[in-house]
Amino acid sequence: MTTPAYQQIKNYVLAAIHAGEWREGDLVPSENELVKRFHVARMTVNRAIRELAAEGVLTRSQGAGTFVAATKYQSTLIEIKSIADEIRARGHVHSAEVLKLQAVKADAALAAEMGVATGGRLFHSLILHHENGVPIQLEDRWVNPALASDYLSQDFTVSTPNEYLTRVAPLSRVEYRIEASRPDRTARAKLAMIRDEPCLVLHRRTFSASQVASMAKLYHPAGRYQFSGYF
Amino acid sequence: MTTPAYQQIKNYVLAAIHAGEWREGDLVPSENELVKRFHVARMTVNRAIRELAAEGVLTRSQGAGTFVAATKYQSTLIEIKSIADEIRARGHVHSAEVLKLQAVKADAALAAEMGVATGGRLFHSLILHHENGVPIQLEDRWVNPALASDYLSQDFTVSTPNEYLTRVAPLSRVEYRIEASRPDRTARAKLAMIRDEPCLVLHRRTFSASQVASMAKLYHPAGRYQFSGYF
DNA sequence: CCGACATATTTGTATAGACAAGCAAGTGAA
DNA sequence: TTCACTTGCTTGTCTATACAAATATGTCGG
Repeated sequence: MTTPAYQQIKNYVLAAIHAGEWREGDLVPSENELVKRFHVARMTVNRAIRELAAEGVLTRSQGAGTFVAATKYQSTLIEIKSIADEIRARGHVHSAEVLKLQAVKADAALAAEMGVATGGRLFHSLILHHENGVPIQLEDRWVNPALASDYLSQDFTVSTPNEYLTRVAPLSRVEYRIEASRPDRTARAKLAMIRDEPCLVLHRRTFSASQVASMAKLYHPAGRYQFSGYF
Repeated sequence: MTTPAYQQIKNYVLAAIHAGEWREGDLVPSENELVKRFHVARMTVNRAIRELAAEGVLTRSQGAGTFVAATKYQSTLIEIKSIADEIRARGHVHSAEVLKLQAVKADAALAAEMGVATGGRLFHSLILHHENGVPIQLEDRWVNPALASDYLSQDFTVSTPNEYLTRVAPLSRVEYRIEASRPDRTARAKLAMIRDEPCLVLHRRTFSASQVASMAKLYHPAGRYQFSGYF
């Protein structure tokens, strides 16, 4: 099986950049130059270079030429999947325990964060997630009833609030915050945390159609859970 | 200014999906069908559909057809920028204090993580980063001398190890892990942490040309630092 | 020296055609 | 019925050409 010509050109360019032969900001050979070098049609070169530009490897400027793109802003991208998916991906068993699932009146602070009136109705759930029977995440969540009216009648031992909410209220914006904190008494007890063990907390606020759909605090015992990955 | 034909086709497809007209898994009209509908050449349709497939909107199968892709994996992407950039972006003053900068012999555990021989030479630096004079990050870093031979002669009060390393050893792979932990005595003292305050730690291991280039542990006081963002 | 203009280069888009390769459904034989 | 084969549709790749649009450069006149 032969690799397509456009892919060979992409590989050639990537190799030259990776080897340091062409550095950031350098002018890359023009399409016509590569046409001569590889003995292919210009459209083939165009596809290769255009795809590399779309992938962020190169930048192009009509009339000027193609350049090696500035190395991606020195940053680490971290992907956080839903806890149930993550546990299943590890081949382990996910189970959930619904500790609370009720309507509450919003106090001032909560109302402000959720974008509702003080004293307004909110749904509140507290769910403990287990991995192979071991508690791994305590999910403390408030939901805007306007966007998920039948939240209270869901069975969250079967599908997670996350899955339900993304189905009924497609999210348009997400705010998140990761912090380390000391757990409150409930969290420490439910998560069976040892003395003085800190907590890794993910705050997540999701918007649907420019309203706050849901706000969640996800507590994890430091010893049993980290966010990790690679790229 | 007219929008290109291929872009119009992309918009048409995206609109149909967004409107719920075509749902997840549905068969999308074939290229020849779209050629008739838009009165363009097949290559033009091909480009539009191929780009949407590359973007993850559609999936294609030679011989079978083109389908609406499964909805994006429910996940949160978190971007972590370098501490100096982040502080400067807030309009604050970043300053660094070099606490250690020396060559050390690798013990077994360190050697394994860095991919060198036990007892081999490694560079070690310990740098305290301040935001407006307040300690905000303790950077504990090991560096492979083979990839950054003049690491010890750098002035890290001027540019960060991060900046130096990405310049001399273009990174090919990154592994990361975020965890909450209790700080050791040095970290607690240097970061001026209050009693029992937990630590938010980012572990980061970078590879260059399939060798480990550097490994860092970045300690942050929980009360003064969180990873946050939105999308 | 400097600005206006012409010119060459480069990328951006589009066409019409061609052949290959993979899949699915229909067809026919055992 | 079941299996093998054919046929048609679909995507995957590539070509050669064409014109448009943006940029850079050189030239010439003032």
